Amino acid sequence: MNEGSHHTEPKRRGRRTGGEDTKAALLAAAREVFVQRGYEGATVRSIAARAGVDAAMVNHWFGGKEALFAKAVLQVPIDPNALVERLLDGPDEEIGERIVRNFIGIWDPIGGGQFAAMVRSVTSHDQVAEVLRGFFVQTLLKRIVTHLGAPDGELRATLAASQIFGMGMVRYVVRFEPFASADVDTMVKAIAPTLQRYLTGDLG
Amino acid sequence: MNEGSHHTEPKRRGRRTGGEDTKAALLAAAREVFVQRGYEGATVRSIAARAGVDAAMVNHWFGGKEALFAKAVLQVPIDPNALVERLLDGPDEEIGERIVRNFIGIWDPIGGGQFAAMVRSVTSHDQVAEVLRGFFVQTLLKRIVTHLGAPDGELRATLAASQIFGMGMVRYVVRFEPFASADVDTMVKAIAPTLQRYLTGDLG
DNA sequence: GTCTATACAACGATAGAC
DNA sequence: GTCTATCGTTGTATAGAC
Repeated sequence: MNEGSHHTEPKRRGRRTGGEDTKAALLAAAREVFVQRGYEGATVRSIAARAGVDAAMVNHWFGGKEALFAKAVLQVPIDPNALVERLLDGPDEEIGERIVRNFIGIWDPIGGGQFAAMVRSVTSHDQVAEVLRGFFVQTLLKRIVTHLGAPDGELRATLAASQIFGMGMVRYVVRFEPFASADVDTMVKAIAPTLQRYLTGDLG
Repeated sequence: MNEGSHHTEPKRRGRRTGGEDTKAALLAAAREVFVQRGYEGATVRSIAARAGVDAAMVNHWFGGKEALFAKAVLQVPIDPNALVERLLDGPDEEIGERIVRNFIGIWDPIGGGQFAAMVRSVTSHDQVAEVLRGFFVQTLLKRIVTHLGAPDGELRATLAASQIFGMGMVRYVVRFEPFASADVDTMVKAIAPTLQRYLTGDLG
């Protein structure tokens, strides 16, 4: 991979900085291998080999296998602000539907592996649960319930979180059928009313 | 531990069979260490040490670390038949409430660690997801929807599973507050209607 | 049959050479 | 900044003691 050793200048050989390249290559390779083979199935050596660098680079750039895992797996391609905007853009009575459509729209293309890897990291490291709480509850759901203005905002946000997490678990991790393969409209019809009630409805 | 060795015959000394004792001690120790330190944090040697036996006994009695993990962690103290009976014992309109009360009644005393360990094992080994599907959907939910007699039984069962899994995730794994500490009545008022609709209501 | 002792390949991590 | 050599530990297989 990183050979390129024929050169004209005797002072500099092969790739020059490599630093950011190595880091990015490791991240990409790690995401693939972790999702494909799981945490302990993905060895540092195999990740480094796929990235075309030495295994010691994992420690050098990320501090260890675990830190690389967190960096590679928790990085999902969503912009929180844009997502909140999309969720709030429309009538309040349809926010449940928008949540379901956006959730599936984001995770279905990525595939179940990365969601499972994320869940797995939550069960392994309490620290990851904190990060996830910050993002999921504070950044997303709390801004939504604040906008909706219903009382008991925290309870409503976490209730919605429970149905959203459960949706991901059954669809991407344990893959119960027909839930796992149901089309978006079926999911919306079934689950959107639940989220709608949790966020804006009467909780008894 | 497994002493009980006083006898009259001079030929045999110390513990005699030990077999079942060793097995049970390993199971108990494994449950503790796995829940406390996670899968790869729990070494075979540490489990064996806590059980007071040799590390090779894990292979001898269970065939390996993974098999011991499955036996120790997936073994929850519930009798499926009794549970189904309890869930079906009462008016159909209150089955959602009975599910919530039984779920919390079972898992709250056990603690979040074992639920997290179970979820974690699902994300690691596809084989575990199969076992879980067999128990959760086939043994429990399918018998319930069959009894209730609503159409689309499989979809209803997996929808209910999504809310039940989500409840466990938020309450025991990521521990979002106030959900994680909410009393049973609050949980029932919020979540039972969801399960009731999934199992017996109108899905649109 | 039940258990102990030992050996081995593979792992994550580290120190230090280029 | 990058890599090589190496260390301690892991899961497991094997041989043999009771």
